[in-house]
Amino acid sequence: MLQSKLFGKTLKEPPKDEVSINAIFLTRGGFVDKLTAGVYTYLPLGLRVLNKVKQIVREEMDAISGQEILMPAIQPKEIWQTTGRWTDPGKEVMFQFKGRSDKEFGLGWTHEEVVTPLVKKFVSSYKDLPVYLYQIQDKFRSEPRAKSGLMRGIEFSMKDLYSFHRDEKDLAAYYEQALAAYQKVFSRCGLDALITEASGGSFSKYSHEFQVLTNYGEDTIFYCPNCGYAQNKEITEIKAGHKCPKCQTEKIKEGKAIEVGNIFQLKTKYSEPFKLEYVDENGKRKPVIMGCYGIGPSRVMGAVVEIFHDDKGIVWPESIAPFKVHLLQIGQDEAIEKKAQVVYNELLKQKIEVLFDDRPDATAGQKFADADLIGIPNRLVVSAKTGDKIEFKKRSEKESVLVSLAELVRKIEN
RNA sequence: CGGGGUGUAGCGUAAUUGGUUAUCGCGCACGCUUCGGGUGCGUGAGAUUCCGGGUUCGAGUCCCGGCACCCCGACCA
Repeated sequence: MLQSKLFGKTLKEPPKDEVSINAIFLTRGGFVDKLTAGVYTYLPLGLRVLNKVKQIVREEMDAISGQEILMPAIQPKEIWQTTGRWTDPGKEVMFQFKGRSDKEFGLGWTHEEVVTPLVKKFVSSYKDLPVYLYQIQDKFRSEPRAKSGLMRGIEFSMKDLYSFHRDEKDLAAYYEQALAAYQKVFSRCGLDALITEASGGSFSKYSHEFQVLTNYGEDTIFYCPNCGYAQNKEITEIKAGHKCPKCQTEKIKEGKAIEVGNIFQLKTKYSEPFKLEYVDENGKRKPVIMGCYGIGPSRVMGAVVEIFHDDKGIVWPESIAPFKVHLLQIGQDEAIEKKAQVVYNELLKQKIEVLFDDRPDATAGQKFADADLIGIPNRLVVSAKTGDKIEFKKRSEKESVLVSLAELVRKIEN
């Protein structure tokens, strides 16, 4: 991609009033644009990041036999009345409105009311179970206070997976698989997520949150720095300073954290109101046992920025960076231009994602500052100074090295 | 929903007790300059001062009402 053609521009100054790191850097870097509080446009750069997070999620959900579907955001009132959630908490969290003929609708803020009747249409026997369905879709929640950039929106990206089982044992086994898959998702995104025991809220008593320690977190958790055992403050019985009840070695610490994922054992909470049942080997009707599993890709993106940045800008982990390589051409004479073009073409040939700063009017200082701000993990410079070679520097490091084109391709591939 | 803060050009801002044609920087356009850390100089375009009402000879500035954004709290499957 040629930077001269890239839609969006970097900003020298942070947007007024904005305090959260992710809002400041994502806006300044030209990743997102705020339309109104809690509602963002993803510009080309930002969409690439978001899509990479989604793709990692997708791969890990597929790996635990998830099948991707896409459910509607617009949902009729009736399905929500079945569970009573049209009024509680629907009146509070749901955007509700009327269509033609006064038919009432709401925007989806979770999808149990859609997925449960859906599964009922196709599942009738124990032979049809288990089923694992997921989607990646924007959720809408009328939050009392949208804030902190991507951290809490009223429209935000979410992956929700729903599992359907014949008994609790099968659910418990899958729950463990999902837990492991979630850890993989977050570690692939560069995040160290603590599996945190939490209240199930209105869902159930059995839930785990995936919490990433950061000062900008909204939750407070107590955790063990040694074994990673953690509990949300809302339910905790453990206290800071006490020995970890699990490993008995370290003292429990208190910290701010952001919730990037949450998994629940729903059991029959939704299968019962919708009468989702199956017939077992003995011809007996039984309720289907359910679980649900959520990850917020947009919140993951925000959390990554909160954690991976310095005073100059973002430092993306390779796995979700908008591009793998940022190639800067410093100087405008023909020889340099030619050389940069050769490097660019070679990278494209090697199928390495590259953003080429070919802007003729930008000075060296501007290009370096923008590269730091945007935070692509590998920076290449071609200039009069680099001679036959190319300067290579990681965003996360200070030192640069001069390498040949061939060495370079190897270095980036590793 | 309670508390606090802020609304002036695409972005960031200045404007005395209410007083001329609303300031400066960034960005943008043009010219020169410069070319390894937001280079320097010049010229130019760009504004319903959040919206509505009021006071006044005169309102960005004062008063009333509303809206939006940010922060704290409440809330948060």
